[in-house]
Amino acid sequence: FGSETQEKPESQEYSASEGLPVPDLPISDLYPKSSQEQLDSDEEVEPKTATAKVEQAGMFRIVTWNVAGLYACIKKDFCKAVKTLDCDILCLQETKLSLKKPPPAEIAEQLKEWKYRNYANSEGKAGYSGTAILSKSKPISVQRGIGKTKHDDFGRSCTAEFEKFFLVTSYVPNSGRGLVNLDYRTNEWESDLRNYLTKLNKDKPVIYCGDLNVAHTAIDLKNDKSNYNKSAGYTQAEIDELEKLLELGYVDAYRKLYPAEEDCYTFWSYMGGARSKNVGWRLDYFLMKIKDCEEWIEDVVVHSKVQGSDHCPVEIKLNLP
Amino acid sequence: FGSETQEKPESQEYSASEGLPVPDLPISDLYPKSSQEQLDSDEEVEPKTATAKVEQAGMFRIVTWNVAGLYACIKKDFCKAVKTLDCDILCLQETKLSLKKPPPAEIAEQLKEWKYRNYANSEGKAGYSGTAILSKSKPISVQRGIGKTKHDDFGRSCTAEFEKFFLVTSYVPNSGRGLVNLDYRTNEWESDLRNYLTKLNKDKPVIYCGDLNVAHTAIDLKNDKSNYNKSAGYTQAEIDELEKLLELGYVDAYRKLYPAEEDCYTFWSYMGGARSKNVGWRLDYFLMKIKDCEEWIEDVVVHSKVQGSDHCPVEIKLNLP
DNA sequence: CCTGGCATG
DNA sequence: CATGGCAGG
Repeated sequence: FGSETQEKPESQEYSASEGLPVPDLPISDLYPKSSQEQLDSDEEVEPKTATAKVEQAGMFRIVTWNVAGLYACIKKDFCKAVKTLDCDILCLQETKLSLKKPPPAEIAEQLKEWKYRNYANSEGKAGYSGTAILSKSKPISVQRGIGKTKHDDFGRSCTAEFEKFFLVTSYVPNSGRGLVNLDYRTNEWESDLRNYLTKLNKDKPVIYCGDLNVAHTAIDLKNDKSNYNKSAGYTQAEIDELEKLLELGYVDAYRKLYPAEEDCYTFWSYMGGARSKNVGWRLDYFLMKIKDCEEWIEDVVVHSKVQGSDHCPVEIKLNLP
Repeated sequence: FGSETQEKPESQEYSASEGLPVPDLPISDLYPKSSQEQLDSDEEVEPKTATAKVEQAGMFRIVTWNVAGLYACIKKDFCKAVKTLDCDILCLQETKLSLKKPPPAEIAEQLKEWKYRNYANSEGKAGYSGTAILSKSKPISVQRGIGKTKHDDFGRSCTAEFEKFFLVTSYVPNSGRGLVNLDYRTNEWESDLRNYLTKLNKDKPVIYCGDLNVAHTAIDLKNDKSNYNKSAGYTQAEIDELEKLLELGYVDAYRKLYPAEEDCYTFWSYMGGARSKNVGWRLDYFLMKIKDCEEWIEDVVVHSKVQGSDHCPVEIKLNLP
């Protein structure tokens, strides 16, 4: 417990790697240098002697954060926030990275020093969307996307497999002004995503986190009445899709612990000084598909004071069995 | 002299207004509210009792300044610079104004307080090019463009007629990276512009100023050898076109006074800290087509310390006869 | 109101 | 290395 013992360096029985296509994008420090690099060339990341680590039993902390553009977030003390949060795994959404423009070298260096490696990231349209999983421990396998190019071409999702769970992070499609993307979002993305998660879940527990771009109930946003069925993120169609996940057994970790907590948001529009007035939305979740997951969940912390984005980081503290 | 006498309130004999199309864009405070407004509705600008002023004999100062985006320049103390320069007429290039986005009201107010009115401006493609003439005295007539839509659609030029001269200001087309626009610039724009000036000059003297986007000779830019025939603004074709103007009798006022002055530039690239090293170009001119113009020209001052743009303002001090 | 990318210089 | 505009949020 807390020591550096590494049991089962090459865990097999839980690995679902065969079920996952080999990532066609590299694992590199913070961002792939070229989309041609292969996973095999991962000496870059870990020396050849290194093998998949197994997360130790005990406290394990995962953070999800929509950074709304990593380049900008870096200028707004991203590193300081990461240091403060000091989690085991950091899931980022809306990195908006583009292959042509790697993040500043000193940032990559800094993260490396803190033992973070970028084990999975996903980019598509330059400057749009993009997700990443930075982890201190090496996953067993990773995957970019959910297996459908229509979604994956925008880098909406990535997955890292650990010994005890799959970790999936997504930037769920925004339904857009005038709900122009609502149909795509609810009828294409959501079902494909559920199918993907279900496939993963055959092998082991799943933690699904990220910017799910929906407020579940009236207590999950300040202006529920004026936004209901009008604004992206609070239409019945979007709520229904979230509920389908809950019906599949996914548990909204925050609500599990704080079923009636109000005014606890993870996103505030940049417009109209919404954040200072706490006119926000709870859009960032940890959904747990884990048997007896309540035993795993130690706490969920909404770091609403952490600046740098229009979303704040959300942390889950796990008690790994 | 210096008093407020207004002779010839409605000067006729020198007016070439008939020769000029009625402007199809409004005269308004700083920028037209809509391209539908007509010149006739100019009560907005001057009370009905006001009439065309005649510039008084004596000192008269005109400034030309490529502001490289007025919105940005305003944030970088445009108003302070205008106050310091305190000229009679201010010719602006690359205002980059767009109809949809009027400049801050307080700026318009401030200029108004200092008696400046926007008597002519010209816009085309939103956020690109654009010229304006701000004047303390009311011109006899104004014109937007030079009468060819190909140029005028980009707001490259405007003209104000005063009693003793026409004032034309232009943002001459940049020949572009790889000189892709050199042909258009030299074979279309330049000849059309000369024809336009020649037409005006039948009626009265012409002062042509602005960002002419050419360095005339080797002493007009720091790196003459490396740029010659390679960079936009210092190709023989562009130089030739400027010389055609000089052959027509236009006098480069600055060079007339300072024929051998070196290191006196009006533009420095934002790249590579060029300005702090004074690696610049002289691209902004006053060209005078005025009989015995040396008697008019008191001085030309390059305000190289005035910030706010990659160009600095250039001032001509006239001794009006 | 804020992002990153774009064309333009 | 800047500009303004753009799509996207």
